[in-house]
Amino acid sequence: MRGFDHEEIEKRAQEKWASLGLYQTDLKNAAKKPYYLLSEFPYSSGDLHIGHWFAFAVTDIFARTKRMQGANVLFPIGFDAFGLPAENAALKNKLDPKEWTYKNMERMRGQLRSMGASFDWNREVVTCEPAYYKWTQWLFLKLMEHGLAYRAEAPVKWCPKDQTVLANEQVIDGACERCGTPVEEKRLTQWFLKITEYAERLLEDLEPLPWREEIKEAQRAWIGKSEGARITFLISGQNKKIEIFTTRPDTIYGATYVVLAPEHPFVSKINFSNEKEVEKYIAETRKKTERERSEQKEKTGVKLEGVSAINPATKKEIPIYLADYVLASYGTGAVMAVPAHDERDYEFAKKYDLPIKQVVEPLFVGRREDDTPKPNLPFVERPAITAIVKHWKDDAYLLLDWKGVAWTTFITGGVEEDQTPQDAACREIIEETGYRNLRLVKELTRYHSRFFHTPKQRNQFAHFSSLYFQLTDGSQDPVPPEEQAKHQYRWVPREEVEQTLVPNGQKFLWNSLQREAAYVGSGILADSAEFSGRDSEEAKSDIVKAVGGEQATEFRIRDWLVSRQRYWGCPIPVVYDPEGKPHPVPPEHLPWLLPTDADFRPNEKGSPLASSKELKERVEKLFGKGWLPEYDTLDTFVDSSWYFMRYLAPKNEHDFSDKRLMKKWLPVDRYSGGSEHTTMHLLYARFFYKALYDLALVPGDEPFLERYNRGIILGPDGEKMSKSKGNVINPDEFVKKYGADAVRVYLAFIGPYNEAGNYPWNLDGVAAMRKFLDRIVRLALRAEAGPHLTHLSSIAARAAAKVEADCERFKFNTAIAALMTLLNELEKAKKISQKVMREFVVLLAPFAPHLAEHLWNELGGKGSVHQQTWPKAGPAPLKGETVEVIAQVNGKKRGAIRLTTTASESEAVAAAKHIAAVVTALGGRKPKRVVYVPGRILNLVI
RNA sequence: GCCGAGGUGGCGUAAUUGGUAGCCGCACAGCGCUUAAAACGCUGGGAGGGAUUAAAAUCCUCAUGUGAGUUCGAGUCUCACCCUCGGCACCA
Repeated sequence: MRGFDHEEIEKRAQEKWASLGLYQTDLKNAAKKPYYLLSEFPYSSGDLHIGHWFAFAVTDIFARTKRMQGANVLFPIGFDAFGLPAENAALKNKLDPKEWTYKNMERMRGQLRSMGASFDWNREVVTCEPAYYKWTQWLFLKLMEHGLAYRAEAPVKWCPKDQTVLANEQVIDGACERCGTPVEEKRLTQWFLKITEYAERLLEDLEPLPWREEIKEAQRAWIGKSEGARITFLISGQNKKIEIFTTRPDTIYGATYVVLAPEHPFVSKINFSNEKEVEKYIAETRKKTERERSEQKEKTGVKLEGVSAINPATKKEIPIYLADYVLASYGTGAVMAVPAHDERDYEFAKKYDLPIKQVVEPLFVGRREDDTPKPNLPFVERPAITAIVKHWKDDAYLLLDWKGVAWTTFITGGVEEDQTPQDAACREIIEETGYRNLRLVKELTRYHSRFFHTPKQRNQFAHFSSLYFQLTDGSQDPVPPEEQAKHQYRWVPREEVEQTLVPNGQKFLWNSLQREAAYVGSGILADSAEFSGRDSEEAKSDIVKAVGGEQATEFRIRDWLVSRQRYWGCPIPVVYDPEGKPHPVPPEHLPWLLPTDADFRPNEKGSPLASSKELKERVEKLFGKGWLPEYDTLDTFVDSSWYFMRYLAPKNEHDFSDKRLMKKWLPVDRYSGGSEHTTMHLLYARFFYKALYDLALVPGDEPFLERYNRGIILGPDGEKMSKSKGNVINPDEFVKKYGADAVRVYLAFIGPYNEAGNYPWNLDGVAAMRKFLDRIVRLALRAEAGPHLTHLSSIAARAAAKVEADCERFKFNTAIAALMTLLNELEKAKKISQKVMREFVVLLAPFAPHLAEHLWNELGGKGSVHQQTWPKAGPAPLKGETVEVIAQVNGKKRGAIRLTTTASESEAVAAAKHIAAVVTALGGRKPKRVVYVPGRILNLVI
């Protein structure tokens, strides 16, 4: 049977919607609840690809269901239209970037319309239009007015291929996010937005947002808060000081040198003797790209000779180094190095042979059932030893198997008052194993342990000295019987020791003997003057006070660099007086137009705008001789940081949005977009909104209530689509062959839309959905006028409830599965009424809007199907209706019984006893216990 | 390395949030319609096994990355481990 003519149906449906003005949202409507559904607007790249369909056609389903459920839905569309690709494409095709962009948008509008999405085109915003960027500039000036936009000289990331600076967020693994070229570092004077001032709030306000954990976590990581202290180290004999930042002030007694970043300005302020060598090192590091610096395996550095710093805790003089493992841009650009407790410092100290002083000793707390300390008992403290004993000739070690408990350890024991740890260890070894010819090889790290001592029935807090012995021969005394009764010794080869040992403290000790490393955990302080013996975490703040430091919080996030040395962007509305001082362009001159006479080809000399005669003349004419324009344009992420506000009043000439409408419509109820924007656009937009909130320009301080990161459509081969792989899916082909509705339904069916999964495109998928739609058409042809079967109507109502709930949580795949199930049911019916069919078509409308409109007409429906209200939720199972209850014996299914929802337990048991399999399983025994969940399950336990 | 999200048939997925594992599709197989094919329709299927049988129906065991545990009952909860994807990473 032939299917429907989708092209004809699509055309007619879209004309109908336009003539009815269905999708012109009246934002002032007071009767309906406003609902703002936003999908990240597309970049004007040219062709609409399958990802665009995924982004817009699927969210349109939600817009349509919401509307049918009575909401006043704003579902806008626009274009992110400034940006580098326009310039690159224009260069390639010898066009103007503007021409290229506007041609693309025209094409994309047509393609977007073909989706049958319910966009309100009257609210379209285009970021490259002067009417829009006037307000981008106005907002920038507002930020500037309040010190949130500032100009500063700073080391910045420069992409040599794109010939522009980049924001930190646009550098991925040391390379340009756009073209993959390794970035270089330059010192330039550029415009920044003070996002760091909002770091704390961006972090805190994340907490209550109902976003998926992975999105929040990515933002938290990007903001990168760490709490610590700033501590001042004096320079010996020079009356100067250097401030360091550390998160581990508790380890300060172990700080054995100080490291400055090579770019640290302090280097030029102190005197040292090896200037040549130091300059050479600084020059070398400056030459390296960020990627080279992070990829180099070995640490490098140089000592400043003839100068030293004073550790404020120990008062000892310690050397000062320059090393590029310390970053100039984080903290104070200087650190106190604690090699014993920091991996990087450890590596550096090993290479340059610097002292390593341990000041934190690990503490282990019993965690098993039998050794977890009892909360109400006091701890009995005592010194103890752990002895590792090596065989006289094999690579094997003495372990004790304790009798009666699953407990295997090294030799351990207490230390009596008159004993040294070594004496105690020797005594224990001889007593427990009889071996007597011992040679102490070395002392190992001390450690501590809190545990419940089961034989003694008390909490114990043991302080272990650790000693490493080797036997010189195998001579042995007899082991006394009382020791033999406690444990049995045995020799264990090196490779089996770790898995054989039970106590965590001893495992740690063994591992640190195998491979020396920094201990970065917390524990008990040692060798730390009056702080020795205290818990390292708990002593932190006291130590900071004692050394005259102060608590400090640092963030990883940097201020947002917004200058771009490119043409096709929003001009920065700033001019410079003859002294070079920046001044805002007064609002009456906005929009500050992008000149059309600039040579937009990138060049080494600077920004393309510098080549515009018109811009220079404009500035001189308005401000006077000697005044100069700003030549840089704004990062396009500035344009997109506020577009969702402009949708509310896209044509307002007097304000960037509309105060009253913002109050009613913001925050955005649900924002759908790509996960690649989690730490860029999404973070920037949150910052922007908070800043505007502080300037009393917007009604709240979080712009997006819900956020959903959409997944990615992969090629049919399961790989990411790319031209070089030849696996790119062109949506237009599928639309032409199967119709827009089939493509929409397939994309919605491909996987759960509420998580950012990767979904391979199935080449048969759209055809399958077309078959589904064809079956609906055939069913509709069978529908008859006249009385309908209530039974079918109630099935449809139940499906409606399921579809509604699934759409609400962005699970369109299961919503469609429910529609398919419903279709299967309806097809089975001998007779089907037009009324039931119309109910079905209403449910179908959000998914296949064109076909649903067509069928609605055919079935005699009035107006548009899209004006219908969503069916009320299906009734709960009627009282007295029977449901299937699973009969289990010992948790295993043995059959099913039909029961009313109100059936009692004894009725259920009686019914179950009619099932042969239940009787067999019971085997004549009486159930010891009966678990009955009405309507669900009956479990007989024997 | 740290953090986060996951791991279910040949494939995409589902499971009322602790209650029949595999809904809905794809692909596949058999059958029907047809001169034939396409289209369409019907039927089937997690894996393994047993008995009866012409066949069907029926029955049992094992199955949600691996191993333990909690529970009357675990894909779902707890612990350990393995793997995949994503974020951060010389951030002191």
